[in-house]
Amino acid sequence: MGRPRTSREEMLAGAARALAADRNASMATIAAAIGVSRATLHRHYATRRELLVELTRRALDETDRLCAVRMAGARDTRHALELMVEALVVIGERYPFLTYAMEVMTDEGVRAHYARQVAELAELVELAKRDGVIREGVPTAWVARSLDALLYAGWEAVRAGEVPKEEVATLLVRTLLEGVAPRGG
Amino acid sequence: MGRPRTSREEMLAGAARALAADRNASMATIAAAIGVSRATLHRHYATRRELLVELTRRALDETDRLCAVRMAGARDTRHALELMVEALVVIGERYPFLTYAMEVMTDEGVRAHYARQVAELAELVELAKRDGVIREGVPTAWVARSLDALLYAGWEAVRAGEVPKEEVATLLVRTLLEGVAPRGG
DNA sequence: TGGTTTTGAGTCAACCGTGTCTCAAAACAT
DNA sequence: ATGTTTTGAGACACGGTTGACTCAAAACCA
Repeated sequence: MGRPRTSREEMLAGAARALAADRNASMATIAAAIGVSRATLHRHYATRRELLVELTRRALDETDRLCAVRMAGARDTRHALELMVEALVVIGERYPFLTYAMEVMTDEGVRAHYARQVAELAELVELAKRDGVIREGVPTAWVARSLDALLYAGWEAVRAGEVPKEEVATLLVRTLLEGVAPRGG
Repeated sequence: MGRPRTSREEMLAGAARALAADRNASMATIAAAIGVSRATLHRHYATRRELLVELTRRALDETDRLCAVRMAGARDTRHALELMVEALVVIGERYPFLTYAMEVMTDEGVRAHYARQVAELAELVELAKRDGVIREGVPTAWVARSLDALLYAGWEAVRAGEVPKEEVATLLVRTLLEGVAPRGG
């Protein structure tokens, strides 16, 4: 019965593009980027927050999917870590603004989903410890924070053209595991 | 001739406090935090940007001083790195909002000062490479980015109470140099 | 074609932050 | 005490963003 000329998916994709270019893009700017009137955008997402939440959901889902697909072919724990980072690099390219969008964390669904992903990462780190890939003495929380931070560094390095996109995951994981001192690994 | 009841220094300190609590604090909020009327704040710093720039100058100066003081007692390159990180942790606690304040980079003075600091860090990294503390193969830019990112992780970890403030510099530098894998240094 | 639904353009009120200004009161110096 | 200077309170215009609403035009389906 309905006949939308611009699908919901297209809207979200356009919004992601607009917000990637400017994380403070107004509803007007986003609508323009999608190629739709502001009224229409508001019809589909009543408030800006609603749009952000929907976009975050999408990003979290994509993260799940991309990680699952990539990590399926992991040879070992370290390789799994590297494949995961590869996936997260892609997500970061697509949704860079989410790094700063903490407002959406008020949404229970988003908060729960994110918490689950964090827990899964912690599990992977614990597994890596058992496998001797990560030192037992290092707090898991610190490993997670370091990984997060290095991910951000990786995105920036790629954006600045300092590191080729294909190599950033390897470099990042090596930095996390062996550091930048000589004689590692 | 003039008789200011609140000195310029006190204003900047108060503004730093207010902005540390909320990096998007409005002029009204900042003025309230200082304990001064908005009019007075505007009298001293005509625009918000002006205030931010002044605050950034102050932070950059403090960084210079603190780094110089601490690094004076360095035993070796690695220790120098650690002392520098210690200084930067302190600065980060005092001016956390500057991480996001890229608007001030339009100011030539700020830009130049910051560029000098970045260059000095690069020099230190190069020195560390010559001293065998950092692998020659790793791009200096990547080391700098990693250090930056880990600094942010360190601030967050301390704020979250995951790592004691006194240990974060050591942990951070060890992570940067040897990573989190077993068998490093 | 006819009936349904979405769309674009535009209007409107409301809110918030900024920056400017005025003026009377308070703090200060001599 | 006198005169200077700063201060606080308040008002003002301006710009930007949000979200609600209306209405005619366009897209669509049958």
